[in-house]
Amino acid sequence: MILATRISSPRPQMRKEPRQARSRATVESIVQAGTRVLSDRGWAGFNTNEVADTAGVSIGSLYQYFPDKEALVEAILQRHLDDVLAVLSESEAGGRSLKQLVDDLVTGMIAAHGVHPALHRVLLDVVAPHLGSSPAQAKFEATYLARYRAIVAACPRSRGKAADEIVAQVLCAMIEGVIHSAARSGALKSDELKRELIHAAYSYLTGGEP
Amino acid sequence: MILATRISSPRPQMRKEPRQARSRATVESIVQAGTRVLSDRGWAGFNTNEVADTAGVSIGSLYQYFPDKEALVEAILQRHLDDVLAVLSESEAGGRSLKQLVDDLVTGMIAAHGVHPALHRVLLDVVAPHLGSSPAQAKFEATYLARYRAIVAACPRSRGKAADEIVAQVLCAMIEGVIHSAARSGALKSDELKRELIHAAYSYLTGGEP
Amino acid sequence: MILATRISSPRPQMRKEPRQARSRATVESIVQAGTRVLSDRGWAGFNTNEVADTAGVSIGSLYQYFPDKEALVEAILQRHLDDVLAVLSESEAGGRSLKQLVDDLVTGMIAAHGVHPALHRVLLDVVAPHLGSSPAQAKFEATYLARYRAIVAACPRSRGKAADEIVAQVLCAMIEGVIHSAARSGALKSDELKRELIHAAYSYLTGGEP
Amino acid sequence: MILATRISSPRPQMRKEPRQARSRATVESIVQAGTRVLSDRGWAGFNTNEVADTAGVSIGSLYQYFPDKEALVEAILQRHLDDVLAVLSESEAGGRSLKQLVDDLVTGMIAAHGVHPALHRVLLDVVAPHLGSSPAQAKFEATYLARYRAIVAACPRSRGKAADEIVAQVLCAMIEGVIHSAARSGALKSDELKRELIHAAYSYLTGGEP
DNA sequence: GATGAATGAGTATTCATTCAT
DNA sequence: CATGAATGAATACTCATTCAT
Repeated sequence: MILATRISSPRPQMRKEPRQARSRATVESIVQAGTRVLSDRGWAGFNTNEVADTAGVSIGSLYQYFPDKEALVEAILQRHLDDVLAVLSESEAGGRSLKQLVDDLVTGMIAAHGVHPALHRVLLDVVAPHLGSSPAQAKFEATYLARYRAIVAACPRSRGKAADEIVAQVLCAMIEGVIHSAARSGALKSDELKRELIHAAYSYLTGGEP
Repeated sequence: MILATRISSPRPQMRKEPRQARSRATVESIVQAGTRVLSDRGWAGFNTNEVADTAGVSIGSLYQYFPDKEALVEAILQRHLDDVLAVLSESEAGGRSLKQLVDDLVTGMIAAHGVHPALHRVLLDVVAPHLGSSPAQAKFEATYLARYRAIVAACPRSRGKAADEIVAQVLCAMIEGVIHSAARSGALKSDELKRELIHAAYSYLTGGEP
Repeated sequence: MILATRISSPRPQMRKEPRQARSRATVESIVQAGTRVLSDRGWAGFNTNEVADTAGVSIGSLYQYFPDKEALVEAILQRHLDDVLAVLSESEAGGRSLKQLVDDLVTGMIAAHGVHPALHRVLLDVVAPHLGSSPAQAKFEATYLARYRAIVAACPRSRGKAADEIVAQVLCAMIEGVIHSAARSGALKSDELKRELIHAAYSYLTGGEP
Repeated sequence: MILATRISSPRPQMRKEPRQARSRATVESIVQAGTRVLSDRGWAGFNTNEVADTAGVSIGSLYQYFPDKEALVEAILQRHLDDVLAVLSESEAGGRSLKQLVDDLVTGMIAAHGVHPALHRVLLDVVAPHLGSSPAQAKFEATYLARYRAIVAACPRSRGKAADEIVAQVLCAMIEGVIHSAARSGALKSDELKRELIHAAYSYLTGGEP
């Protein structure tokens, strides 16, 4: 199992850029099949032969475009992170009040995790720790945190720069924690949960020194 | 891979109860070796031959006491959950004020996760989802949530029963989220983080309706 | 050992149908090698690695076509039963007199057991009892017994339906018993034996009430 | 698996003769447990640890008396053959007419196979072929065939010596075949079967030249 | 003698990856 | 380029047998 060892040396993400329409369609179907298999069967049931079968493509074709299993997983991760960012950015047009910002953020995050909850958990909990942080993840984290920082910055409570950074991380972690937990228990769409989460985040940002 | 399918039928945790001192030592060394391997190499690198080697024991001895790989993992999980509960309970003697309760809880949770951070993440993120909730986990979760419920109950804000349950879950999820995130980034021992987490939890519990 | 427990649920006989000429040759060589190993080394010496080696094929190739050891054994059994039926049917064009029918049957049965005596014994004595009666066996037994029933029906001695059934079974068992015994002692090709067996069968069918 | 290869060199059947009462009891319980396991679980489920467990004896004790698995199996076989001979000899006091002799023989054979039908089949079909013909088997076969020869000799039909030998073997094989088949289908106690078998044997012995 | 803990060679099976067609 | 047959290192698990206590 290659993923057992962290590989830090830069590998080509793709063996060969798909130039023609047919090639692009093949790659597309492979990534989608991989997404489906990973989501349905979990990491333990994810193997390249199964993915090729599901994609209706020969195993040889899969390896034509992805040098190894890891590259495939990375592509799946990349694609998913892009999807999540896209969903997230849709909630960014919101108002200016802190209350509004928090509401929009939580709404966006919940929507983002609704894309593919099972996949998200597998990718983030199981796959990501094995992958040396890829550019995909770096960009994702950056965009992600920027949003949090913007909110913290919009928060009137006086704090130093360093403190702000920590607050952003705590805010991020607590929102993610609650949403992941809700995803696990299937309560992701509960309005009550959303209200509580917004309340928790807002309280944290505005709560006076205890 | 056995873990790929949820097995709900109760299997015997151990094939044979170790009676003599020597065999108890063997089982002990197997569980410890398993813990070490799982923690160091992750789930993908966890295999019974490696564990037996690490324990300095033959593969046959491992299977004399554990009917299969899954049973070994369960024993490791069991043992870890017991450790965490033990650490957690040490922080329970605390005061009566809500502030004190929250402080003790966060202190205990941070300490609990300091036991074996890497192991904890593998067990909870990767292993647990595959295991049909074992008695070990059930007891653990119960004890866990009881603590949270006690705090929510001690909180003056008026809420219905159902609401209390949700608040307990959100509180639990946010604390876990922050601590796991900190464990990942190695910031688990930061005092600043602890302060922020306590602040967040306390604010959530006492924050007025926005 | 999978064969220790009767498995009644229908499994796919083959994991993948061999399409190309090359793969058909591979499957063929695997089945033949399996036949050879089972015949030469007996059930205890029959293992998939040995079969793959003998076939000059990698172990992976074996499992590409047969989901497990049991399926391979079933294929070998199937093939052998087909061979036996084929040999048996060659003796069916015989005359109309009872004497002729019995002669043809015994001739056919001896020829059938000459195909692969050692294999036949292993398959019937050791393997078959473990396999939940497969379609292959069902068809085989049916064809087998039909032949016996036809003979009993052609026998003038008056008997009820139920009695006929028992006579067919006794006739079948006694012929099989003698032939198996002869196979064990290597006397299968003795003309004297054949004469005696025919005599025994004919006497049984025509003997008056004692 | 030792039984996979025929061992022709004479081994000591027992490592150590049990002298004291306790030792004899231990050996007795081991052989009985082995008989039970072989009969219930079949050859595939027969292993020395299981036998020792069933006997309520440590695996070490088993190997104190039996040098290896094969010796144990041989002892079980020996014991069973003795039992069968004992049952068989009870039917030997019969009358003088051929009809009476045949009746007694069939009665005795059916009774003998009723001792432990499942065990008998496993021992004779699976185990015996692996064992180089032991003294136990030799004596058994001799006694067995003697009975058949006596009957053939009592039969008035004129035949040469060599012919008589073949008749005895065919008679033996056909009776065994029918009884084994009946044991398989659970019809061993059917009176109708017994009558047919006697009829078949008698017809064979008295049938005129066809 | 008796015990049962320990051993390890052996066996079934999977799956990432290659390469001839 | 696409195919899918073939590979084999890796891994879970069994069971006959030994030997220290």
